[in-house]
Amino acid sequence: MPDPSQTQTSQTQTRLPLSRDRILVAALAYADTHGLQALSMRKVAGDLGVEAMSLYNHISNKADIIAGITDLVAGEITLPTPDFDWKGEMRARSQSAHRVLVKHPWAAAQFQAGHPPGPMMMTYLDATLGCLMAVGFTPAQADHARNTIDNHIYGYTLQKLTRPTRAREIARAAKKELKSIPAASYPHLHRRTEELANATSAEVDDFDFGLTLILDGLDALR
Amino acid sequence: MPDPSQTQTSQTQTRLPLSRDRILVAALAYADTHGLQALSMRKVAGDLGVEAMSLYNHISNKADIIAGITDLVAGEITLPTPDFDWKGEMRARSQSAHRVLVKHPWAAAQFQAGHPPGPMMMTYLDATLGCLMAVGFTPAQADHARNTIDNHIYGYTLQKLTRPTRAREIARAAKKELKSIPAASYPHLHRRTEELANATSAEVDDFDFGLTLILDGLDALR
DNA sequence: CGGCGGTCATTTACACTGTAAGCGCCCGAT
DNA sequence: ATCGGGCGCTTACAGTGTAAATGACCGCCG
Repeated sequence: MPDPSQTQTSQTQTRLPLSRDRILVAALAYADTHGLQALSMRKVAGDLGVEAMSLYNHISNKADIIAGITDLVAGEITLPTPDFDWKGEMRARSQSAHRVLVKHPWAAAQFQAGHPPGPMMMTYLDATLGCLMAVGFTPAQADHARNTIDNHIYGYTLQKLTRPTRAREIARAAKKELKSIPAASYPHLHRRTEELANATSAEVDDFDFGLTLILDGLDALR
Repeated sequence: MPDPSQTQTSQTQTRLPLSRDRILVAALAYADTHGLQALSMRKVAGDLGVEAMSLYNHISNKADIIAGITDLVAGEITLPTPDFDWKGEMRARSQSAHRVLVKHPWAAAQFQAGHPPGPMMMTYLDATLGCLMAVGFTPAQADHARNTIDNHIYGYTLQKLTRPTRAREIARAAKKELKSIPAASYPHLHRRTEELANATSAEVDDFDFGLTLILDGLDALR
């Protein structure tokens, strides 16, 4: 170890103090690059140049960290605003949420895990309800509508996260899977996979497919 | 330890040999009662009266166990059959899936995790595709339709698993939550929660709400 | 200026996780 | 009779979350 006095001064100068926010930012970055299951107290602490137990002076436990970074992610979604074109608002909001959840691949599962929502998530919920209620939906209808839309967003995002996205790769993956899908046992699944293996261009976007379905259905109920 | 010879004979008589199936059954039971996050090799082994490492003679690792029990759950869902009343088939299949996933509360998240499907899951997928294609949907349409429906099932089930189900309890929970939802910051969310706190009877079932939406939308596309 | 209390990083420790490596028993085949 | 392999066990290790106690620093108050 070098001269202690120098180390001290350089520390007090360079190393800014730990804080809940700094911990959450580091944890968020770690989860994004290594996955949530790889996130551990010691790893986050390491990235901050600190020992694991030091984190407990600012956060209460690991669940607290996960709740914190999940709410940070919720804060990245652009909020819908009351507007006559509520479908457009919902579509924009859905695509924003989808983009954000792809950027933080571990987050969609957390959104669905059912833990109590943080403040960011609550403003996101509130804005969505407000947008729907402004165009005539009852609170209950708005609630159900939001649930249905969100389920679609989360489900679609989760499934897209594990499959290749470019047409080229989809075809290659499908060819590989085809060997483990005997046509005798799974005729329809086999046929569909064959189709995917030979597809050259990306098909109609599934996301808008289901979303339009839901929005149009909601429109009729209003 | 008692007389070894007696112990041996009683063991060879009473204790049936370990097997992949016995392990999966024990693991499934454990996950159902204690949750998937509490499932560990030692716990499962303990329930079988055996040491943890013995399991590895029949399964390759913990992920293998989880994949196995997940596929067991998939096998419990009643399959749809090709029928003119495809909406009825889809509705029945959805409700069966929902019931099964409530019985195994950890499973819905696994279904959505995107791991390669086991044989039971694949016959489930194949039957669904078959039912849809039999009434005129193209393979791609059937695929998208199934995805949209399943997202709804999983999402709805996951959310129902964390909230109280009886109207009485919903109201009580809503009253408690109300304190952490200041009307100033979250007016619409607050209003909706208020409504829930005063609701006496269960509302229209959200599940059928969204499902009908989707099925009707699909019908128009066919 | 002296010391005192509070803040906060650290050290040590414990119970628990998945699983690699190797031991030894028993059983069935040669 | 012996050998080989299947299979349960023991031991071991690296890693997990976190409780408890230690100690360095800082600003405040006398």
